[in-house]
Amino acid sequence: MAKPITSARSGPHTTGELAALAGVNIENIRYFERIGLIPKAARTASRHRRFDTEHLRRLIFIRRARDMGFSQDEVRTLIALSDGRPNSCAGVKAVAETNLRVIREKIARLKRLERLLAETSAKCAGNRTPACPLIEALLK
Amino acid sequence: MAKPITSARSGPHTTGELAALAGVNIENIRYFERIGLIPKAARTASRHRRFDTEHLRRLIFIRRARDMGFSQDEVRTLIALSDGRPNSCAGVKAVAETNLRVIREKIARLKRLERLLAETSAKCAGNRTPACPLIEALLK
DNA sequence: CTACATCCTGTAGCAACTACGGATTCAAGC
DNA sequence: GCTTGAATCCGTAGTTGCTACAGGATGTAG
Repeated sequence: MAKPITSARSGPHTTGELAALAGVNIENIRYFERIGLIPKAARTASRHRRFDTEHLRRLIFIRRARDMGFSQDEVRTLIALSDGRPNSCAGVKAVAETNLRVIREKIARLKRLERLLAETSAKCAGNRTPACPLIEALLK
Repeated sequence: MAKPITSARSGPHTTGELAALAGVNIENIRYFERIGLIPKAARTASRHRRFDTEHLRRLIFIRRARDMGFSQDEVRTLIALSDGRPNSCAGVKAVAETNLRVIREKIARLKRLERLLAETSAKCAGNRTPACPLIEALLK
C-alpha cells in the first residue's frame, strides 16, 4: 500500500503553488474544481489538495481560453473537444468562429457607444451652461 | 382631505403602463424603486403603485444612460448631478470622460482578442490535422 | 358574478468569480 | 518539542444588473 502523500517538493503542487504557477488566484482554483472545470485534486491525509502537472496544463488552458473571450461553457466544450478524438478540429473551429462573431458584435456596439458619448461629451464645455448638454441628451 | 387615489386614467400610471412607456420591463421598475434609483411610487389604497411623469422622465434618463454604457453607480452620480446645481456640468463631463476611457479600453482589448482569435482560427483548416492549431495555441 | 389580466411581495437564479470568517494544519526557528 | 505565523480548509455571502418565478391579492370587462 502506498502511504498517503504528506509532503513532496517537486511535481505535486499545493493550491498556492498552482495558483502562482498558473497566474490565477487560489479561490478561483477551488471554484474551478467545485464546478468541475478541472478534475478533483488528490488530497493529503489532512485534506490539503495536491495538484499534478496535468492540473497546471488544464488551468493554463482555461485561463488562456477565458482571456480569449470564451465563456465558461465554451471552455468546457473546448476541453471536451481537445480531450477527445484527434479529428475534433472542426468542432473547435466552430466554437472559435462563433466567438469571433460575438466579439465583433461587441466591438461594433462599443464603437457606436463611443461615438455617441464622444459627440455628446464634446458639446459639453464643462462650464456652467444654461443646461448641461449631456444631461439634456439623456433627458432627450 | 384628499381621498386616496383609486383610479385615474391620464397622468398617474400603473407599473405596466410606465413599463410600456419607458420601454423597460415591469420587474425592472420595481427593482429600480427597491434600490433607490427612482423615488418610491405613490400607492393606491390597495398598495398598487402609481407613477407620475417625473418617474417616467427619470426612468427614460436611466435607460438612456445605461444604453450609453454608464454603470448603475455612474447613473446614480449623474442623477445627483443633474438634480443639483445648474453648474454641475463639469462633474457630468468628468463621469462621461471616465466612461469614454473605459469604453475605449474595452474596444482595444476586444480588438486584440479579435486579431488573436482570427489569426489562430485561420490556421485551422477545420479538418483533422495532426493537432488542432487552436488547441495548441491554448496549451501554448 | 365570473373570468382573466394585472398587480403585489419575496426569493432565487444568471455569469464568473471574489471575499470573508473561523477552524485546522504546515513549516521553520529555537 | 513548542511556538508562531503563513497557508489551507470549508461554506457561505457578496458582486453587477437584472430576470424569472410562485402564490396570492386586486382590477376590470362582460
